[in-house]
Amino acid sequence: MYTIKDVALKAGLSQATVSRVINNHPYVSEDKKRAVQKAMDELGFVPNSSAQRLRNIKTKKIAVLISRIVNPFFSQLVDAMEQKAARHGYQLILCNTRISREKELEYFQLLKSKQVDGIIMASVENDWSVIEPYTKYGPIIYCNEYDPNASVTRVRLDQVEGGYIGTKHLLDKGHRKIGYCQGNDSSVSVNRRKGYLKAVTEAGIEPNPDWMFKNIFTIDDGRAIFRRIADMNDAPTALFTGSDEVAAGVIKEAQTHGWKVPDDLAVIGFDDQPIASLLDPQITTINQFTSDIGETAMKVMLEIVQGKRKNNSTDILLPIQLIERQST
Amino acid sequence: MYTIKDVALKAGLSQATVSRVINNHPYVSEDKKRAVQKAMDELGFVPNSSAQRLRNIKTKKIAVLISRIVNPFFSQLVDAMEQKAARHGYQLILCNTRISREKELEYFQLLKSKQVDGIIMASVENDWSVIEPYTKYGPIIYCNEYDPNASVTRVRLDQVEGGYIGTKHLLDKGHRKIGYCQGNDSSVSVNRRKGYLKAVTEAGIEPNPDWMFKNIFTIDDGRAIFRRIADMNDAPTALFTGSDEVAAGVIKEAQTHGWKVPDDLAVIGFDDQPIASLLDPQITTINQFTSDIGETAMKVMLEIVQGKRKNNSTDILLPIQLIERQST
DNA sequence: TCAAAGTGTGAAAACGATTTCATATCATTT
DNA sequence: AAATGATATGAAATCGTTTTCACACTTTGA
Repeated sequence: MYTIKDVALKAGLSQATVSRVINNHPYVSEDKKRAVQKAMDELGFVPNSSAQRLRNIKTKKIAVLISRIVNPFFSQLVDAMEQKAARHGYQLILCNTRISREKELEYFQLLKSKQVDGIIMASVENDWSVIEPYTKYGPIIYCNEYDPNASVTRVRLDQVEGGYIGTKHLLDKGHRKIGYCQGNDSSVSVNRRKGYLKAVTEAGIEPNPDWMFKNIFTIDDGRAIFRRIADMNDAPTALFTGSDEVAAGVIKEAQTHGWKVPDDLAVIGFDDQPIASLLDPQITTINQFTSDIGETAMKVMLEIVQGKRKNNSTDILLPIQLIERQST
Repeated sequence: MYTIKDVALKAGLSQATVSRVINNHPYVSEDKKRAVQKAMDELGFVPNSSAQRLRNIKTKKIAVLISRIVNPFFSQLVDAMEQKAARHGYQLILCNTRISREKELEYFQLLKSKQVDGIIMASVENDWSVIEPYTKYGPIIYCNEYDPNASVTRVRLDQVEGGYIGTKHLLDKGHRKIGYCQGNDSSVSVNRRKGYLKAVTEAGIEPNPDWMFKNIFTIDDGRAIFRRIADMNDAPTALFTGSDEVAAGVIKEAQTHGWKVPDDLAVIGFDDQPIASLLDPQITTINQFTSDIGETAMKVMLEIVQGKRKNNSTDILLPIQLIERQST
């Protein structure tokens, strides 16, 4: 393992000059520059990044907090972020919080101990009040999910609009009895429900609390929801699910019970994941342009760490789009 | 940002003593230990990890090279690795090579510049001969994929067995005309094909080169393969696909052409991904216990970086299992 | 012609931790 | 009572960079 000292010795110059060459500082003559370069190449020298960081403060690493990478939405998001980061010479540290407040908090130590330059929160477990103290150690931004009290940049979608256009679509199809599934009470869910309620209220419909389901996440949860619906005396004729997985579960279970989709029950998903176009019928869904969100969030973060942008309370909203297929 | 000096000052002790407390060294009296702890808590002190690393050499970070995180196999693998790493206080650096030799090589600089303690290669683009020189900077192991010339630990599955039992299953179902899809010529593919050939040869069948397809990766590739099969005068009656995505594509396209699966064409997948049990018919597949691979690979890597295990030429083989469903 | 500004270089001080070495105290053993 | 070993602490060296400061040499400008 060679150090800058070895290079300096070999080139017959000082460490300072070698360092200047490495960092492209002005005021180094061409011939010395070449000599240093030659010495570095011959030794196969690579600067020790811990030492660099100790001086620089910059780590060229960004931590990304997500709940679970196996969720296709998150893997696509992370994929886009990694690509963007790599293009700018940054590495991405993957932090699966597994929906644990404690784990999420642990990851903030990365910022405090200067192991990363910034944190992108693509899932949120703790309230802003507990996260806020960490902002003095480096920039933190939200991506997709967010805490409304936070005073930092939020790259996200207009989920109110998402809930609205999805529900509107079902109304336009003539449905008056529209059920609604959501996950936990995250910002995304809350806003999406606002959009749903706005659409039905506008249509002069009183939302039926029996048709509002909470904590629905997986394919199996979707299956269970169908069975609950099938058992109702007064069942909804359409269902807004908030995820393609849940939609898939509902549809599959409906079919095994002999229901026809969309005739007996119309179902709309969310995310436009691969599964949405594979199922029979293909699932009507709402496209989130996941890669755009990831790329934009990373872009914003890099601008912030490079001092080109302020991390103040700003919403960066990205578009969403309804994709009509056969399940509605 | 407080340093160890501030803590020492506040506690009225030396930096050395503070450092000893941080690192749980023996020979520190209980009262001083408490005093240091108190000072650290009051200041909210967290050691600067760059400085620690500069002395220690250890970074507590492992790089994981994969081709693309959006591939569900990889996201599950990475998920398991991250979980294992986090439990031992290690972070995981995600490196998407995007099937690029150059990108893969760039990531090895992480090892050279001491940014990670080791590298797990879960995809391989470069030959071992070009990777080998990096081994002097830190441990490199293979996971799932591998270069047969490599002299390091390989955590993987017996893919020969995988190809064999899958093909055997089709033979047992009475098929004599069995097609075979593979991706690129990776170690996994090569071994799996060996198993396929072993099974058919044992059954006294001459493999038909027209039914051997290469570079088949995606759902759409699967669709295309079906169309090629449908156009054949002498078409196979069964197909070993090597991935659930490809299997799904083949099956969907077969159905749109009015073929019955498995009656007109039996299809077997690989990986047991969620989609395998969602499609109609559900896909017969081979389970790779992906999480086990990831966990084991990380476990082995941590043992190596902690000096508890030698990184010599060893194969750690994990079990595989046929899951019979309705597509065969 | 001489000061000011621009260019090029190296010695040494930082960055923030860990570790070595030296030393001091205390408890045991002979 | 003296020698030994275990425990406890601090000063200073160290890790490998970057940066400041000081100095020297050139060029420019009035």
